[in-house]
Amino acid sequence: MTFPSNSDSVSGEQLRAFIERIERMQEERAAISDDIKEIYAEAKGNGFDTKVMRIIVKERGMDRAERLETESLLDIYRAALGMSGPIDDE
Amino acid sequence: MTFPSNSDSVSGEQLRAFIERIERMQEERAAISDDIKEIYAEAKGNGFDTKVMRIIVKERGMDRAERLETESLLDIYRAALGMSGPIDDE
Amino acid sequence: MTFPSNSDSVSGEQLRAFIERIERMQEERAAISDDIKEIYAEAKGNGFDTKVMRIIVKERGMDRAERLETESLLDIYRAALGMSGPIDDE
Amino acid sequence: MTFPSNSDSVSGEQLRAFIERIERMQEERAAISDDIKEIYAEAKGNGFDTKVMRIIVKERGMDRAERLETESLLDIYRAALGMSGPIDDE
DNA sequence: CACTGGAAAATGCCGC
DNA sequence: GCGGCATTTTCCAGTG
Repeated sequence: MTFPSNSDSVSGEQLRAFIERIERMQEERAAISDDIKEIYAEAKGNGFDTKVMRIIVKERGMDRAERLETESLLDIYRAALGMSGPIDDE
Repeated sequence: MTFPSNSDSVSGEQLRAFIERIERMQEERAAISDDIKEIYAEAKGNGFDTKVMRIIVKERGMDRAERLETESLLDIYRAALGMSGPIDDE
Repeated sequence: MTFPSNSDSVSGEQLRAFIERIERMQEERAAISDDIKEIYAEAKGNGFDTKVMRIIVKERGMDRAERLETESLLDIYRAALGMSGPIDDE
Repeated sequence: MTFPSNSDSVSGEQLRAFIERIERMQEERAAISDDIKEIYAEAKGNGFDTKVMRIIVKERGMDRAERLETESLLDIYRAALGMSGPIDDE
């Protein structure tokens, strides 16, 4: 067994090809993640608050439906807990 | 450039630029994730068991990571013992 | 060496005691984390949206100063990006 | 307020109960974290190097985790190969 | 006291 | 559709 021309080795080659393609893509993806971190770092270096920036990015990434859904549920939950208004200045 | 004359928008352009760069990279990253999914799907279509494939990918990744991990643990120990540098003629 | 009554073994005992106390506390802490997860699961089982619940918990956990600070920065950033109003129905 | 008979508040009480349980547990957890800090401080006061102590704690934790980790990795393999149960007389 | 790194939490994904 | 797993993100403690 393990002869070059039998069916096992053929699938083996194919499998290896798939695995390596995946690994390559994963590396690329990780590199991009690093880039994103760098951009945030750069923004921070320019005086921006990255925490707030992340919220903004998330907001923009949500589509309208999602956003409304979450907002209205939040309102309902807040109301149920009596957290409705800004008037809780003890 | 970036006419600062309006105090509100002092860093608005810059902020926008950062945000858009981030969004662009996130899109790229998402695209790659999709590619990875496609590869798995393709492999599945060729009769491979994706579950096993994922294990293999993970294992190879850990093997590679483990080497570095060991190194860095050594570094921690050295640091804790004040042996940071190769020359310990303090 | 390693005689019971020399200074080394005394510190050794003391060190062991410290370490074990720490480990005990860490376990307790982990157990509580698990409990929290369970509560969320239970809430989910009762039809609540845990994602929204987590936002609520976070909001309540923030003190007023923090909350106002974050909110006002968000407004500033949104304004800088022209995300001010709900009137972006393209 | 928060009268049971108001349909809006149907689950308000329940929600409040969940939230408060969570907040309570979070406080307990934070208290334990403080305790851990205190123990380190105490050890430091007794002449121990907390940096080294942390390494030891981490190491012991990893050793323990590693046993379980290996077990669970085995489980994954078994599952992937359809060997889930101890009796494979299918 | 800001930064970095590592732990913990949250989100999304896959398989059942 | 749900539960569990993997990844990603967030947070926090330690460090310089």
